[in-house]
Amino acid sequence: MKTKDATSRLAALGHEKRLSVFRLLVQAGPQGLSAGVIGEELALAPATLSFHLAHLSRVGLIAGRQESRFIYYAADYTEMDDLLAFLTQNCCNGGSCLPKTMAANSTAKRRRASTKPVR
Amino acid sequence: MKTKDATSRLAALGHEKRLSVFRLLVQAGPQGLSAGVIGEELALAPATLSFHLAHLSRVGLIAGRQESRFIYYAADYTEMDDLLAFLTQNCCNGGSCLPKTMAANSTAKRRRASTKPVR
DNA sequence: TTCATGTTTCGAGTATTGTCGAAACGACAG
DNA sequence: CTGTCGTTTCGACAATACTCGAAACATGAA
Repeated sequence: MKTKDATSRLAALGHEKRLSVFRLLVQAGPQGLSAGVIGEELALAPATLSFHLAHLSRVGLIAGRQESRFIYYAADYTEMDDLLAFLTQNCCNGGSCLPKTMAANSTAKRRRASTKPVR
Repeated sequence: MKTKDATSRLAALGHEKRLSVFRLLVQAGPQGLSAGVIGEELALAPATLSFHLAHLSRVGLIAGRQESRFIYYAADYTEMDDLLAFLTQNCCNGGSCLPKTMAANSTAKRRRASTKPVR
């Protein structure tokens, strides 16, 4: 069953608009962005955006929370992490592939770690 | 143009059979596997397998090399690395997400590092 | 309650993708 | 050259996915 999850998540990200939405949310942080802002940022028709948000949400990559009249969507970092772990599992029989992925992670926590207090 | 590359790679992996093929190759290491072996392992009709191999190859995730009558396909670890780096770029504004990805990488080189001499 | 605003659902048209039998191709052995 | 084996290409059908206008729904303000 785990393979099916990974497949559907990758398929969800394998679409230009959805990938843009996801990356926007990944970079936006845990507080997320409202549907309207996303649509404006990426120039998507409301119905189309809603379709893609539902798709990403259904596969577990993002989650929405209602706040007054707005719905804020945020990336689910845990699921994203699981997906990357799945892809690199048993990678290369212990060889040293994936240098960039390692580098990116080891330097990830450097600057501005506390400017946005998560809510 | 980089986003388009990532999109097509993710879309390629967002299919159960292709994801299986790719993971098989990722785990097989740089020497790769012949088309026939892959097809046997995953129970795919020749034409179908060829279609998927061509797809993965076209987007740059795998590469094939002819060797006598066989064609060996191998994962392109560099491109895979680029893809993961793209996904985690600017992730979480410097927060500490993605613990598993880090863990998987830092422990990746532990066991059986020299049983398969890469060629 | 009435209205405005943000978002989703419905529906229908268009386009893309996946599957696989059969035929073709390329490399090697005899 | 002929046959065989591993793999790809062709062609056609079936299935799925994408887009977006219009209508519906939900929330909060007046």
